[in-house]
Amino acid sequence: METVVEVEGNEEGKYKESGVEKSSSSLSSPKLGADPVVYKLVRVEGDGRLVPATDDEIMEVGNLLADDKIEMHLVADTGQSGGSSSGMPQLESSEGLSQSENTEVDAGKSNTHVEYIEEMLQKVKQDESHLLACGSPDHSSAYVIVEGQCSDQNDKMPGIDEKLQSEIPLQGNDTPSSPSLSKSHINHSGSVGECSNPSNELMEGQSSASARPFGRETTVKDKQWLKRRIAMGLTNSCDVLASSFIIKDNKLLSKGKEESCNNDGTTSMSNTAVGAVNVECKDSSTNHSSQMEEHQTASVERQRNSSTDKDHKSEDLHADQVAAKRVRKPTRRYIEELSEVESKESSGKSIPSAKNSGLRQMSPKSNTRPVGIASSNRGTFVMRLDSLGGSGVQVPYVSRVRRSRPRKNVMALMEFHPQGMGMTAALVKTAFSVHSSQPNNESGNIVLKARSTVEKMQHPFTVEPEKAKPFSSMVSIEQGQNMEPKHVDPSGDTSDDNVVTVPTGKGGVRRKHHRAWTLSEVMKLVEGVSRYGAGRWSEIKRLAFASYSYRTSVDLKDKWRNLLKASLAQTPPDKRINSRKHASGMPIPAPILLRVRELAERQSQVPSNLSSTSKLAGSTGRNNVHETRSSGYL
DNA sequence: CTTAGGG
DNA sequence: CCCTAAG
Repeated sequence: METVVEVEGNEEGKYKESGVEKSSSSLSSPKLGADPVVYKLVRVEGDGRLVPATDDEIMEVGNLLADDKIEMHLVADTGQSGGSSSGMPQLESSEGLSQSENTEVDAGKSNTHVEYIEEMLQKVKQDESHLLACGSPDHSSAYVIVEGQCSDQNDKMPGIDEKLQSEIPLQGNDTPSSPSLSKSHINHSGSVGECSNPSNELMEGQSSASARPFGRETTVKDKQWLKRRIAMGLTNSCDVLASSFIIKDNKLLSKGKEESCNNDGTTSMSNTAVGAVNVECKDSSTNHSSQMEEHQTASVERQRNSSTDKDHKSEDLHADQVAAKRVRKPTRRYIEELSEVESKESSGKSIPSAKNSGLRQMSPKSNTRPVGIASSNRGTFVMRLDSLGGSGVQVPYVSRVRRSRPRKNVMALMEFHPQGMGMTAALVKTAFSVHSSQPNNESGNIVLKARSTVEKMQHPFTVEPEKAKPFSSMVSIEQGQNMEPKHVDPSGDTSDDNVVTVPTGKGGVRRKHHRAWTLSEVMKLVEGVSRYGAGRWSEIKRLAFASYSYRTSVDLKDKWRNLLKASLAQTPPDKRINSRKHASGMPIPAPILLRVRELAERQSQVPSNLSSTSKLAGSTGRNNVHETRSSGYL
């Protein structure tokens, strides 16, 4: 699993090498640590859950498959990085990787995904049973690797923002600190669903679950299997989904087994789901509706899980069936959506519920028929049943649609032809999404969106020194910065789904998704304006505001305009408006407005002073007259 | 492409 | 927020 993640590293490979040293030398500096962190992060993702691979990653994978050398190379890098950073035994990891490599190749040739999967499942089961029996949380090689990474992260983390820390600790803690503990945690979360550290719990559960089963007893063979799977997944989109799933499944499976042993009834999936739900609930106290949905979803999943578990227990032979079920079972689309909503809410504390509801409604629409959703804690994959393969080839499509503005045309096409891969591909390319082989699968219809998670994941770990890196890194960095203002900008983080396409009369489709501006965003905006001056939106966006990938310079401008308007309106008239605003639930705190006003005034003054042209005043809009007045007041 | 303005 | 015009 880790390997897969690594793939991304290809470009990063350099970073890794250099980064590792840096990290070792200075843990404290976030930036330096960032590179290594990223690397780790990637891995973690792979371990923890399928990370929606970016295009790059996929590409990498493909390359890997094609060339053994490449893979080897990657492996080597990984091992080194891990070793230097964590100081953990890397031999194991390297071995595993190398093996995996071989495995991958084989798999690719043979194309017997199903078989592999079955084997994997069975093995996993066995392993799990083993683990349970042993009950000893020893660290096996594979596991160790993971741990090492985690540990590194932890070490580095301190330097990073609070948020980052909070998130990271989860992974790091569970693994390294105490395996048994993590286990208990998992169970706990599953049954109880603690609210205290939802995200953490989830993370822990996954990582721990995944780590244990794998690491521990997994023999070389197991590793190979895993690798094969991974490879397979990479190779084919369908497989990818499966593979991801499988991976997860493995973890999940293992987890489930544990639980089953412990609690017989509960299933791993259910636990996960529950945890997620809990998290969401915690985050968003506001949304009742969302909670409701979540609960429902959770319950559904639970049922499914339970059934699955039963099957599992009863017959190992049906492993593959089970797997399929599992894959499907995670019908988590809802959860994802919910999470999104939730995140939004949390971030936009004051955001009107109406919006959320609207979003929710919309989301369902976007997914025509979410047959199943597989979701790791962090990432959710939505799968749609393939019309062709009614049997159910589900392809996980992870696309991070940034909403940046994928040509409307594309959107329209997509809407009309969800299956139209070409369009999708283009879009994907733009967005960075991971699409496996589109051409191959006619069957692979499916466009699903998995998005927010990825971004979320990224931000905590990745830190980027400069802008050069891929988009994702930038985002993450920004987010990190953003986070500070309000513990989180969950909203900011990512929910982009709410894309509603409104058909315009002519056939044009307009998609308007409203993304509420969070306080932190506004603050950033204001700061940016104050620093760089209004009008230099691109600059502001890049520097101050870099964090949010959505929010174009235009958006910034618009928002600023609105802010100005608001501030102006507010100030002069006096209290009445103020109170009214407040009542309505103004998201923008007075102080900010004040500041906005001030800034506007100052900026406007500068130009205005030079020449007070009527036009200037008018165009600028905000100012001259008003400002003068306002300034006088001030 | 970025900015500004209108819808 | 989206779209368009202008530099």
